[in-house]
Amino acid sequence: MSIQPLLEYIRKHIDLSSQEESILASKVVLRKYLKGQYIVQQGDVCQYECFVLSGCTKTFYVDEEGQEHIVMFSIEDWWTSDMGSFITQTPADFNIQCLENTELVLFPYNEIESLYKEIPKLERFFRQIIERAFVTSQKRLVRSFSLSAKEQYLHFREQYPQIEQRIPQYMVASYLGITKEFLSKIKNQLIYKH
Amino acid sequence: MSIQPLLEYIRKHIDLSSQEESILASKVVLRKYLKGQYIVQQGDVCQYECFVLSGCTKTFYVDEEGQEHIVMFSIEDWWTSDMGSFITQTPADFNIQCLENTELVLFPYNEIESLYKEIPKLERFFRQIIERAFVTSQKRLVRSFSLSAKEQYLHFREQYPQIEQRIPQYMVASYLGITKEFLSKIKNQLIYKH
DNA sequence: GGACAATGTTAATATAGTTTAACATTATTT
DNA sequence: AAATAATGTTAAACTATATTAACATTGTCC
Repeated sequence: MSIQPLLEYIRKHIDLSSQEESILASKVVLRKYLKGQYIVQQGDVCQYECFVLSGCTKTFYVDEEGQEHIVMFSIEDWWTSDMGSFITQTPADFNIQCLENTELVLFPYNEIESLYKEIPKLERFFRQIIERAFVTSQKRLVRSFSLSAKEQYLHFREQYPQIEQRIPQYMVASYLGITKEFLSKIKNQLIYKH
Repeated sequence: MSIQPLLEYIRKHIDLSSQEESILASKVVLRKYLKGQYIVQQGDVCQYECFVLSGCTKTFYVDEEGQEHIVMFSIEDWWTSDMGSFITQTPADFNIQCLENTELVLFPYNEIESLYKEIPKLERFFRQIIERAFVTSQKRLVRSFSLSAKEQYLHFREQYPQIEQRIPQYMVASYLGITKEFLSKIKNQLIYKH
């Protein structure tokens, strides 16, 4: 277990000297979570930005009626956190839970400012990461407005085939914002109506 | 017409020397648009990140059925652009059109890299702006999943009273992802069923 | 291998929101 | 002030999706 995959990921955006890589390594935390463990809990302050080395997580919230809504999944080479909570250090809206045993690189809130100071290039790196996350979020919003549930499911299946195979169907339904019964109906339609 | 409001806005995030402010001023473009004019058109490459000095814009896309969907409004002290198009320099998904005569500060794509180079602090500034935009977008997604149309309308009205007064009701409906007829019904319910 | 929990399916009924279409009101232009 | 365009309302019929509830299948653990 090493931060190597993170360094390779970073290299796609910026060049770090080996000294800078050491600084980075000294400020981040490598941590293993078991299936079922929570990385963040709704109501707590989110202490980390997390890079997923291996495993799979779901980010979800529980509404007033106790319904669970999945906001995103994260697998290898993705990021996860409750960014709203992290940047303002206020209680999180979301839970992040491991769906498999999961290895993370944690960027602690207390270290990240000094990281930016010592390696200003990281501002650029994170800017680029977040730009993309924002665009992804906007595109999802657009889909939720203009596509039917069936079309959204087909898009999900096409875009994230690796994820669909790793998680139960009712979580896909929750991610799509529909009930598991309706997703079941949709899949049935897809099978029998050519 | 000056970039003063932009400089004040930036000061909330980072400190710029007056020399840096001059560099910035030399790279951005001040531009006036008339009501109805397009800042970006779906299919074109988005050339600017725009800061709104005055006026009001809508960002929308037209789906395959020719339906218009409004993604966001921007007023004084807000940003607008098709970020997906801007950062990848590929055709825009969105149109941005002025709903009033509008004054903008444009950050051209060709200048922004050299701006980052000459004023690295701006990486930090934009990182922070985009972090907030991302969080806003995520929260909207959450609302669209867990709130009814009526609740979403009430939230909009509460959060953006300045905007509601400036735009026709059918655009509010489009922003909320419902028909104008249904919004009319909702408003009627709110009046008579206190 | 049996038992219990987790996940998935089916079908009847209910509901939030859409569609259509006709009409009402308000702004804008001449 | 009249004419036209833009915006807003109402109501009936319709549709996509939710809810409920019963049952089926699969996975996990003793």
